[in-house]
Amino acid sequence: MSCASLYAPELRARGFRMTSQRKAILHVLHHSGDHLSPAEIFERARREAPGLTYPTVYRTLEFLAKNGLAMPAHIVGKKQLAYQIAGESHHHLICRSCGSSLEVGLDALEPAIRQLEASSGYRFINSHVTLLGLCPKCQKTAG
Amino acid sequence: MSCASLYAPELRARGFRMTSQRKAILHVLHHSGDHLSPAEIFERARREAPGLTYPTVYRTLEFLAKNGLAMPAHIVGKKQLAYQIAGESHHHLICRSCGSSLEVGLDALEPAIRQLEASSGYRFINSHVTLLGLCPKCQKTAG
DNA sequence: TTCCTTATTGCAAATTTTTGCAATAAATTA
DNA sequence: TAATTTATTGCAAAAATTTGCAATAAGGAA
Repeated sequence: MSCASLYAPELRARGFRMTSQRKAILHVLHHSGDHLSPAEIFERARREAPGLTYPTVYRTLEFLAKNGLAMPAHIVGKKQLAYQIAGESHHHLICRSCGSSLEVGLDALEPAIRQLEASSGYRFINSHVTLLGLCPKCQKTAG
Repeated sequence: MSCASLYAPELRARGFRMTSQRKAILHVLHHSGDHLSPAEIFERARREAPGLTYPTVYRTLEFLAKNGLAMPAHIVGKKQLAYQIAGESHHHLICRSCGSSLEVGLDALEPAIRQLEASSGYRFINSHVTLLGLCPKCQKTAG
C-alpha cells in the first residue's frame, strides 16, 4: 500500500482524483522529505509512472501546493522553485549570500500565528516561514 | 535627485555599481511599493531606461534580492515570481484557494525572530513571512 | 580630465515553465 | 461489470527565464 493512499481520501472528498502520476509525485516528495526541484521530481517520479511528462509535473506541483499537500519554496540564489511535502510546520532560515539554509521547528512562532488567525479571520493550515538573512560565515565576509 | 541615489552608497561600498538600469528598476520598485512581476517591472522601468532588456531585469532583480534591497515573493496560484522593495519588515497572509492576500505588520513575530537570531547565529536583515491559509470567504466554500 | 580595470549589459540561443485542446482514465451510477 | 461523466493527462507550441560571451560603461587612479 503506497504512502499516497494517505492523501487519496482528502482529495476525493474535494472532488479530485488520485491518479498514478499524483501518486508517484506524492511518493517522491513524501519519502525525500527534502526540497526538490521540478526536474528532480520528474526524474524520480518517472520511475514509478513511466510516460510522466513535464507539464504534468508542473501542474501537479501547483495543484498539491494549492491544496496544502506540498509547500513551494523560492530559495534566493537558486533559479528553480523547489517543492517539499507539507508535513509538520517547519521554517527556513536562508542565507541571502551563500544560499545555505537551516531548517528549524520554530515553536516560538506558533503563539504569534494563532493570534494572527484570530485577528485576521484567516485560517492557516500550513505555516511556512522563510527568514532571509546572513549566516554566521557570511557575516564575516560580506560585512 | 533620484530615489535610487539612496541605494548607491550601499552598493558601491560592496564593490558594485549603480547603473541606469538599476536606478530605473529601483525607482519603479520604490515608488510602487507593491509586488510587481518581472514583466510589469520591465514595462515601467523601460520608460526611464530605454534599451532595457529582459535578461537585465531578471538579473537585476536577483541581484537586488541577494543584496537585501528587494524581496521576492512566490504567490501560490500566480505563475510569476513577484518582487517588492525591501522596506520595513512586512508579512503576507495568502489564501491558498483564491489567492487573495493581506499585508500586515506583524509586530507579534518580532520577539520570536530576535530570539531565533540569538540561537542560530543568523542575522536577519529582512524578515519576510508568508503565511498560507484560507481566507474567511474560502473557508465557507472550500470547507 | 583621461586612462584603466572590470562589473554590467545586450544579444542570441538554450532551457525551463506554461497553455490549449483532444485523448485518456478515475470514480460514480446503473 | 458496463456505461457515464468529467477531472486529468500528453502532446505540441507558446511564453517566460536563464546562460555564454563580446561589447559597454561605472568608478577609481593617474
